Amino acid sequence: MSKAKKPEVRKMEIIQAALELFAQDGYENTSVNHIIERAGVSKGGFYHHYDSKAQLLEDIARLFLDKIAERIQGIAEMEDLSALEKTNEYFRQVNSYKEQRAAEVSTILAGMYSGGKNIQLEHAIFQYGSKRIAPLMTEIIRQGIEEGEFGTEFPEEAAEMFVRLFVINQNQMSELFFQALQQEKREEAEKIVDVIKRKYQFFQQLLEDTLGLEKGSLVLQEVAEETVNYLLKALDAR
Amino acid sequence: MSKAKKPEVRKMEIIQAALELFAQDGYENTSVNHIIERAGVSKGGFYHHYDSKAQLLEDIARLFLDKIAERIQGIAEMEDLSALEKTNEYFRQVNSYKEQRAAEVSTILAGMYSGGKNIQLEHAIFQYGSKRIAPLMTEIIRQGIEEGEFGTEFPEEAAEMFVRLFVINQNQMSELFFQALQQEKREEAEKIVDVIKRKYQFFQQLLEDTLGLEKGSLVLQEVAEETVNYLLKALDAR
DNA sequence: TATAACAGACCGACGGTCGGTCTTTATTCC
DNA sequence: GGAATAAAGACCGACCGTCGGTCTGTTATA
Repeated sequence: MSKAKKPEVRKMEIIQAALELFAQDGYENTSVNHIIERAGVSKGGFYHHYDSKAQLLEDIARLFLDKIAERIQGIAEMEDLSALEKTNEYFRQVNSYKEQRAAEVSTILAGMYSGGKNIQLEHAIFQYGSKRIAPLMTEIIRQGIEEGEFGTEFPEEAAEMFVRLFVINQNQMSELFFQALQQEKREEAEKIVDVIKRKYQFFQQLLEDTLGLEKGSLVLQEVAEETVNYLLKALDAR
Repeated sequence: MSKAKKPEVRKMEIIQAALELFAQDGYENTSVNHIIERAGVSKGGFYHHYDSKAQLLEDIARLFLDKIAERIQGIAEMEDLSALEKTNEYFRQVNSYKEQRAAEVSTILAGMYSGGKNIQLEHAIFQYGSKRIAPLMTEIIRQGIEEGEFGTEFPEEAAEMFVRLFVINQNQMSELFFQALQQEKREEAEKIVDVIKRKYQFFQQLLEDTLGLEKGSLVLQEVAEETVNYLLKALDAR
């Protein structure tokens, strides 16, 4: 019998186990019994910390997004940056974070979105993201409008759409990334790399339109290149 | 014991029952037992026609979208219309269809999306919509580019995004529509009406940007007005 | 010693299966 | 052509394993 642990520790063990299983089988196909087996905790233990399986999902979404929100908060408070510089700084930070942690989370993230098997998680993330991130983005957009670089009559709507598009993009890219790694023929994998590049271009334009920015203002292209380089390296290393 | 029926008839009975229950309780909270009870068919009967509950969902999505696809197909084949005219014609048709059928389906549709309780249905609709509708839209966009009115380097991506945005818009509007009807105070309801108008404006701009159209090219504003008028009438009639 | 952290037997409901029955349609024989 | 028969398909409902969640009891910690 395992001894009692601090709630945060146990919760993290449960979350870790759940994440791995969600990535493998999806939220729906992962039972609470599987989760507790992997986490090494009993039914009673699980339901002592969580009221329901759905609440665990919320907790996971919050965990992800609170980190991101902190970063954005930090960027938003840099008073010597323009709104556009803040936005681009955010893109760079998210990417460097992903690259740092790639080894530990890439497979999880990749599995997370592959095959559209995790709509619930996706939805939870967007839901909480709208609440947590959209308001921060709204402020940045407002600043950008004052500075004259952003141009939209609908800051709130644009911010929400920004979050939405970001999540969609993230999911699509993760899925393509994973697909590329699955390909046996190098040729096929590189076709997918081209699709990734193309999608990034499209998303950059769409985000610029959404925020009313000049074409080429955002640095998503940089991000795309780094992602592609990382993917190509991974393909070589196979 | 009820006599044997043609598969299409039974399937429609099952779909009808399922739709009503999905609208009321959401997909997840609706059990197969409830569906078969309402449809007046046995467990074995249900699983004779459908391999799983999920397959029923796919069937429902297909039913919805095939109708829409036929309409778009019809519009796409009108050779004397420009791509922009085709797009706007589509908006008008969808709206007139919704108004015609409003009495029978409005409450169902409204309940369907309210509270985000039907992500599965939403996902199924987008999934099948991408396959069925996006290709048709891609062709219209290509035509528009040739004619010089549309301006995007990414016709396929734009088409897919168009479908995506359309579904999102539809869901948001249905939810707001429902919310407005729920309000007790007229004042509160009219606030929501303003939100609806605002969202429509935003979506029009975003769709125009996505397709690379001139501002004000799309007639979503017309659609918005009709929707709002219909809603106001419904509020008066309470 | 009170309380938080667990354990695990247990519950009703769930999605899905299975052996079998009844209805409809196709085929055969006269 | 019409009755007899066989094959096909629609349908039934008891049943199964598993699910998310509850409950009562035990152990550790402050």
